[in-house]
Amino acid sequence: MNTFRKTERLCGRNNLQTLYREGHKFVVWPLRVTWSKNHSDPQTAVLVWAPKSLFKRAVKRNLLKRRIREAYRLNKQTIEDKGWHIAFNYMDKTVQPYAVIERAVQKAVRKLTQT
RNA sequence: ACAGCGGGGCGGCCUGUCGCCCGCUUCGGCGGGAGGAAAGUCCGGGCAACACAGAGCACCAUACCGGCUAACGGCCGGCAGGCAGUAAUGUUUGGUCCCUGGAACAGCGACGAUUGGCGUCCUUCAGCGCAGGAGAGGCAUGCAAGUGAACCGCCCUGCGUGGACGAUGAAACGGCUACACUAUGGGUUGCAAUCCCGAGUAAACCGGCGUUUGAGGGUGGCUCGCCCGAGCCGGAGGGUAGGGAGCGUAAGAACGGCGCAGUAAUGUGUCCGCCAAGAUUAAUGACAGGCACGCAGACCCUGUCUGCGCACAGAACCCGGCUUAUAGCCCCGCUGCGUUC
RNA sequence: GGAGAGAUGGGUGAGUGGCUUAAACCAACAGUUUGCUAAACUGUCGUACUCGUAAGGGUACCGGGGGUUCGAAUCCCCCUUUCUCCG
Repeated sequence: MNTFRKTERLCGRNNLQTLYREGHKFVVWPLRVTWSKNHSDPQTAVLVWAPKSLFKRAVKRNLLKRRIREAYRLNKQTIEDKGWHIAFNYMDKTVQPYAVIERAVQKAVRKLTQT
């Protein structure tokens, strides 16, 4: 099913510090993807954010996070049960439409599957 | 009609597919899910902790008159002055005292000042100052004749110093303001408050002070008072980064009608209706289609088609205000100088 | 979420109602010095508009916009923006 529940979200201070200190990263415009493998929990967990320094208004940050989450929800089947930790963060200064973001997420998922 | 002034309101709707958060569940499902500003955090409260917060001083805020409110620096009504506008109306100021303080650049001045400085004109006797000119004297130099850039006084000319007018300057229909005074209000910190559960480490080490002759803390800007009180402070180091309550209310400083009181803000009722998001890397969305609305264009012109647009913005303990952002539209009242019919 | 602090020439940074000569330091530029350079010393040094042939002068600007005042970098209000603190 194309769901996106609480267990699929990456949270906790230690998890985030570990991911950003030791994880690998690459860029698929307009997203930067940080990832790490070999975790005990088979559920893949995802973090999504847009920086406040690029978007002052909370409405725009929320909109981008919703679009990225939606794109991930519809394209996650191949990596759902691998137990990875993935972080998507938005990098562009302008708000891109959903189609652009979905293409970026699809590309990122393909790239993660190949590595 | 048009233009303007004031007040109030709305802030899209429907369908399909795939999803998110919360509650209930007979596990099939069912119900609920952003705003007028949720924003800024500028005021005022509730609530919580410190003693269910006490006294004095200091400090801060407010300041025409009256009313409303849980409270306010908010709101309503009224008074007087200034400014803008034809007008509707908007905007701004408003306690007391100074005989007892100050009043910038120099002096004066509410014990009532008007000067100096600036501009123009008049006068120019004497003195003084500045600038320029002229030669002879002093003086310098040289044995002397002579020479003289500079120095001293004399002489001449011009300007200023004097007078009048004007403008400037906050300036006589009586300027401005600190401190002070008077009245009223304010204890401090804020839900990361505060309380509980769980996990883990170091009840160890070094130095200082102290145990009823009281260290230290509650306690904040100070003093007092009150309470707690056997540990406290510094150094060097170690551990944690989770969860729950507060926090989503079965009731309220609720909200919407209607009636009544009041010019109004607002208050009130054996009346009627209505019952509400609760996340914590943080839900309320994505895509597609249709309708409505606005603008522009075209045409077979009282309607259809095409294109574009549809704002500002996202709850985080909860209320009452203020301020700021806001596409497009609706309703009510008022005004019109030299708008139009 | 809550509580605070700041923004002044190219940089750092004083000034807290009275022509600020917009102090002072650094950087920059010119000169002196040196065979050359550094150091040292002396001087100049923001932007815009405007008057003047020129030397030089005037006005405005202290993040932006309003207000109070005779007068605002300074006091009050709003906006923009940067930073700090909390369990």
